[in-house]
Amino acid sequence: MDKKEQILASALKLFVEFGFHGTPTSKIAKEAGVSNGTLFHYFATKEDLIKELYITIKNDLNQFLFSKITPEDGVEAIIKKVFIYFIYWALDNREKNHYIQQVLFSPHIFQISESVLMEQSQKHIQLIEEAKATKIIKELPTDLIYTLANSHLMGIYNYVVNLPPDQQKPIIENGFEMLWDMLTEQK
Amino acid sequence: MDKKEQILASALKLFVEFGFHGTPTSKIAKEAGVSNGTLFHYFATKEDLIKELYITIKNDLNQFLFSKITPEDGVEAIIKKVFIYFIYWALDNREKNHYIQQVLFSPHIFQISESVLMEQSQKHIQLIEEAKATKIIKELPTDLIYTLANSHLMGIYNYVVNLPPDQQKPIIENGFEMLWDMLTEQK
DNA sequence: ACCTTTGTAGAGTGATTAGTCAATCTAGTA
DNA sequence: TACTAGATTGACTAATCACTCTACAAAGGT
Repeated sequence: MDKKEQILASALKLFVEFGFHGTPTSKIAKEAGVSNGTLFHYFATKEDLIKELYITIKNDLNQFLFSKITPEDGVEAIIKKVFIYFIYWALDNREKNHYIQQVLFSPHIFQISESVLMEQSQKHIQLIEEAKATKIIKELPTDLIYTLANSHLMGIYNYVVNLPPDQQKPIIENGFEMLWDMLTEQK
Repeated sequence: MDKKEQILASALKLFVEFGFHGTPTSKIAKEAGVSNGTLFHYFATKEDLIKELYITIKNDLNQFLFSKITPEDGVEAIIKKVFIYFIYWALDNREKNHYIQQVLFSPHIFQISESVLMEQSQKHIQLIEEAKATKIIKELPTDLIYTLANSHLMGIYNYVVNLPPDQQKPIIENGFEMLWDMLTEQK
């Protein structure tokens, strides 16, 4: 792992444990095994480090999610995969998931440009529009569906994260069904 | 408003806008119109201020929610009221709601004693158990229901917060129905 | 009137921090 | 070999911050 990645990895660990305030750049550099100067060679400011870490993680996540899709998958299968694999990713990358939420409810989120944030949700939004177009899911505002799906996802995650691994799968599967039932028409 | 309340109000405003790190105690004192010393007369440490602000807001919220219940309300009516009025409270107290979330995803949450946190969710948990006992809602783990309801609530809030006020009501009402359908048995 | 407690002020302090800078190292290229 | 550009170091600095301390004022009890 090169120095830049090392710095990002150390920053992630420390930010999640001690918060942005609680982690001086000097500790990040130390943990990463590099000098103070090197940190500022790669990241002009601490704020830049926070931002870049966020964007890196989000991109990794999206790449992972969409790598699970195969061409023959229908819209429903894709949505289900995105849902399920997000939770497995979050369980395997708890710090990263926590960090994303941490940034989301901090003033740092406003430092990240609107266009970057949009870019990351674009594919998910597209999926929803597609599902709406093919009449699979209800005619609700796309943003509402997106928000509800996200919230539900986090709800399931928050519950299963405290469960022993062998009990997680049925809850996750059932969790998706609950969301799906909510979003599809019921007679 | 006495000085202590003034300090809490100023802290809320500044913490939400600039984060915990971004707001020095000196700025809080200035904004509140008191001296540095006065702030530390009421709150031994900055951390104490952060904690007490959290607990105060949570208690206010709970008091508000349960003040809306009348004795003749059944379990379903109570749950609906708690749901609906939470959203209205959050819309009327955006900073307070944002602050709660901010603390939740920060290391400061670990500084708040387990018993205080439990006490605040106790009534909500009781409500769910009651609803389960009377067979109104599905037989799922109480914690799971609690988490899902919370998530759904925040999802609806996140959507309506960007809507003009006259369009909020139908979404909120419908939002509750979606959750209720999800938690009650479907044939 | 006297004393005690509590509230308030604001200058002061020691520690910490983000970011700088000049110097050295490394690797690629000609 | 000589040159260059980027990488790396770590001591240094200017600023900031949480918190202290001393002094004084207000309130209230006896």
